[in-house]
Amino acid sequence: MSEEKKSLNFIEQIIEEDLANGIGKNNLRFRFPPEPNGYLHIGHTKAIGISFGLGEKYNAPVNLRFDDTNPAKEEQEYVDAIKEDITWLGYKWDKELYSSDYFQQLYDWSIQFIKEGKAYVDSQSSEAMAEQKGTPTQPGVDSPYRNRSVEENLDLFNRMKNGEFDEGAHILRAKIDMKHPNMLMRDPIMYRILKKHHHRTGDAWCIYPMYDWTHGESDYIEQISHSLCSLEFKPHRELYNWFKNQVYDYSKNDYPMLPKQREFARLNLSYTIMSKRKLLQLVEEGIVKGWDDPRMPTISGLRRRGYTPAAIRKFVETVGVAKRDNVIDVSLLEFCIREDLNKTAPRVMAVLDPVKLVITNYPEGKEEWLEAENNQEDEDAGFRKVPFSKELYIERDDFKEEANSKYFRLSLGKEVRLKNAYIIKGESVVKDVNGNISEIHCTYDADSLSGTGTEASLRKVKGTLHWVSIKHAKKAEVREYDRLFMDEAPDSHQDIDFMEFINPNSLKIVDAFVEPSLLDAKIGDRFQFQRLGYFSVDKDTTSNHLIFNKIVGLRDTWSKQEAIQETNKPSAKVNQSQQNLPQRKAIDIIQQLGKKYTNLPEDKQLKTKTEIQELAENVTYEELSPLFAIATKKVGTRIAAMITLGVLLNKGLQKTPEINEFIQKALDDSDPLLRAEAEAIK
RNA sequence: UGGCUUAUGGUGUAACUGGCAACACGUCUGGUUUUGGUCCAGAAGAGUCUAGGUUCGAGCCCUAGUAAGCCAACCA
Repeated sequence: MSEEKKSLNFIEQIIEEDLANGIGKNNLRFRFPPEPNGYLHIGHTKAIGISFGLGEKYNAPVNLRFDDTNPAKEEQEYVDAIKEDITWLGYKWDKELYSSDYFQQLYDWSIQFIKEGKAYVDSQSSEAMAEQKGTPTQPGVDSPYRNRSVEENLDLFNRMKNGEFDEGAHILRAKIDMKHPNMLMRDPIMYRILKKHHHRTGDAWCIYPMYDWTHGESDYIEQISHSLCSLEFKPHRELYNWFKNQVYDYSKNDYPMLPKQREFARLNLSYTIMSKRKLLQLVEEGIVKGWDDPRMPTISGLRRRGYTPAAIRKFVETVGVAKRDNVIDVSLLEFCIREDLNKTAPRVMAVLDPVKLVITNYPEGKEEWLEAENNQEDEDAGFRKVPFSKELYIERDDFKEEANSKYFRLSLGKEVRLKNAYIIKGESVVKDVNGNISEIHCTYDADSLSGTGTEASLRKVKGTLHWVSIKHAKKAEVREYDRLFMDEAPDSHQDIDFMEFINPNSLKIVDAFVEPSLLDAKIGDRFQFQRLGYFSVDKDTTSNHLIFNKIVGLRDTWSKQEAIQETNKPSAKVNQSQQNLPQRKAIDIIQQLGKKYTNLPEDKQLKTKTEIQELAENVTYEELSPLFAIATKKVGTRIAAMITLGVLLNKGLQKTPEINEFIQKALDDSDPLLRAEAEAIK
């Protein structure tokens, strides 16, 4: 019954239009065409999500087609990895296909091209051809071989195919137009000689077709209705259509439908890179430990890190599809994985940075197995037992000898609850020779055990801490990851290499203590370490060495608060606090006040004006002058700027030509308020 | 000096044939809470790149600018 109509993205709109024009729902067919020369990454999931998503939406088949026309770079290993990744994401392809399946058909069409004078063999060096090709702003010139006879072309091409020539000796080019404004149309190469072993066709061919000649025709042969790719292929569309129209002439009876290429903006993620080449560099230079290193944006990396397919699919869906360049904030990816895991991950306790806690009034040698809820977000998750004893580990961060009332954790003389256990009170500390805390001593309220329902157990205390019993705790290695790059867009700088931004501290390994129930954890299992974050069991785990990857931390408003308080300390300079803090510059507030100015009732306008005048005392001319260029229709902002300017002039600012121009323009404006303000200071 | 594409809060995406600029993330309040998590309630933040034009009315249509991206591999 929910009539909620979701707005369509531009590709869906095109499809709806085509459907309305009678294309026929059964003729819809999509494809995902990876080149098997590297691992899939989060950027590919967008392309995968679009084409496979469309397949699901319209109940149409989606082919998985490996674009394997370059035997020099492509390998079976990548084919296997790509299939695994797509399957893991939960998508099902209709047919598994390879461009190399069409080599014979492509070859046959090429012969027809040659016979009809639409293609010719060129025998120049690549340098010579590059020169003749011209530049985006200069037209190219014809190759001296452009007008070879059909017979000669046929003979040469046949001998190319038979392996009679070395690589680079000849190529086959389409004959289009060397002066075409689109450089791709300047007699593009269709075939080059490559005496390489192909992962599927072996040594059957020593000429291999180029992308443009192969891709569109593969779409055509498979009768793909909509061929979706990223924006940088937009210029290729013209050539795609040209090739398509030629072969359509030959084969319209076998293949009646003409595919349609459309382009969308690729996904960029802040603080990461997406280029396969650069990702490979990280692997080869040992910056990361492999394609599936949990810091890598590859699908295999995310999988090993502990991301779920559901989270990644949600992410891609949320990101949307459009044509403008974009940079998605990683916080959105993190949100998606937290949202998923919050509902599904069992809660456990683990201490990553331990400090010893002794409960002085708890009986020596006593141990209790306390009831703990596995996941309060999931009623079916059940309960488990966790061991409790006199000596525990808690997080070093969870104790301060003295603390203000904002600190909800343990400090001397204050009470907190130990999760699933008792309320304790900080009593004293033991320090080593360096003054570091080695033990915290506390007392517990024996009647306050969680879940007993006693009055003491129901007492409200400000904080709750996680803990593990020293005697029962198991050691585990925890790998905490930080972003790989320190720059928001590491590969977008012309003059700085992306490697310069590598974060040297992207991996932190800690020895942690975890509750004993985790001994049963299997590789790939995901948990929430309470109050810390989500973690998954890494595949390096062995029977006697448990290893966890930190997937993502819990949302942490406290650490943000703390950071703000830190910079807010009286010692911090007022001036510098203006930069990093919520406190905004006077000019910004003035601008904001200005926006609403014209809508305000008169008395409020007066009040706002005084406010602006006060703020203006702290504004410099350099801050104000950009506002002179503000759009004419932003009258309010101009008024605010005018009022501010008045204050500055009063303080002795000399009029400049820019100022005069700004005032004059206001005097000529249709808005009376603006005119009045300009009049006042002119 | 060319061609193509794009321009909406900090980020991303909407706004059906012109009609109160919406949603998500992020940020900030407050409430609930045995996770400073979750959940709940709320707030701030955009005059839709600029200048003109058409119109009762423009983010959307028209004109001219500006800015950004892509295009010169025997890569895909």
